[in-house]
Amino acid sequence: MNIGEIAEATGLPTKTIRYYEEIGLIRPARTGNGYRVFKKTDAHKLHFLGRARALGFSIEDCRRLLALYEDEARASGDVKALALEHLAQVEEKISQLQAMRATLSELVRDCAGDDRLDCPILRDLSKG
Amino acid sequence: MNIGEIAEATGLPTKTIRYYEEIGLIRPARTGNGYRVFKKTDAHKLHFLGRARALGFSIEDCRRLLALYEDEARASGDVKALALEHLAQVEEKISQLQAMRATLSELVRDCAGDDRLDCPILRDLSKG
DNA sequence: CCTTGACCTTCCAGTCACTGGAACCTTTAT
DNA sequence: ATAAAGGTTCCAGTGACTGGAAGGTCAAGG
Repeated sequence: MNIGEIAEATGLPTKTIRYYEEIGLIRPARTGNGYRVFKKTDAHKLHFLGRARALGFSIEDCRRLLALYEDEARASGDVKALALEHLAQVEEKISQLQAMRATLSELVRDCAGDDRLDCPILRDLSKG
Repeated sequence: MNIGEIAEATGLPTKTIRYYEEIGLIRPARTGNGYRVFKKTDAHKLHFLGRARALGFSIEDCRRLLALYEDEARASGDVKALALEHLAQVEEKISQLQAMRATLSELVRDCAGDDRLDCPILRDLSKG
């Protein structure tokens, strides 16, 4: 499989796939003309990466997850610890965004949104 | 006020304040020795920026908000439009994160997290 | 055989909003 | 006189790509 086909198959942009090779997440073989060749294991890894990224894992987390995935002696506890830590970060982020949303909603609600000068949003942003 | 004092007063790191000057959000005066001098208007602007950033507005949004804030002929509708757009993005982000959280929670719940090899998290990540 | 177009390659620069660090200057206190 | 605590500039790095330029390769059509 060439890079275009694997991109199609995994839904990842070719740029991203090259990038993943550059940072050592995958190691596709090469043909005589220099083209990358993706085998089943590569396809599998890329799929894995796409899924992990979609769940918000960082690239470094993905690297660890991939290592665990390939580790014959892994313990599921290690994976779970990683996932739990990530989950905590996701929840933290959600809280922050919800706080923002709450404030923004209030401000938007209170703003007339017409052509008058007075604006509660600006008033709030500038208030000491 | 020197940069350190204003940093203290606004809660923004000096690095950030210098950066805001570099990208043209503020224009503090300078004394003979090259030190920046922050007047009340600068302090006010920095406060405004800190607050807007805390609400998740991008730097470019902040630039626009600041311009509106200083615009004698602004319409509150313009501010509201900006805030609404941002609010929509925040909500979109929240949804995405909540979806991640849901999946992650399930995976974590199903994973024994012991020293056994089998791991539902890895299984899920690798499944077609 | 030539061309066209769709592939593929590498490399460099840009994104966003800072952040860290080096090298150096100024002010203040001892 | 010196040392600490402030200030200055400039350069590089972050994360995870993304865009674009310049060029090599391959299959099909005329």
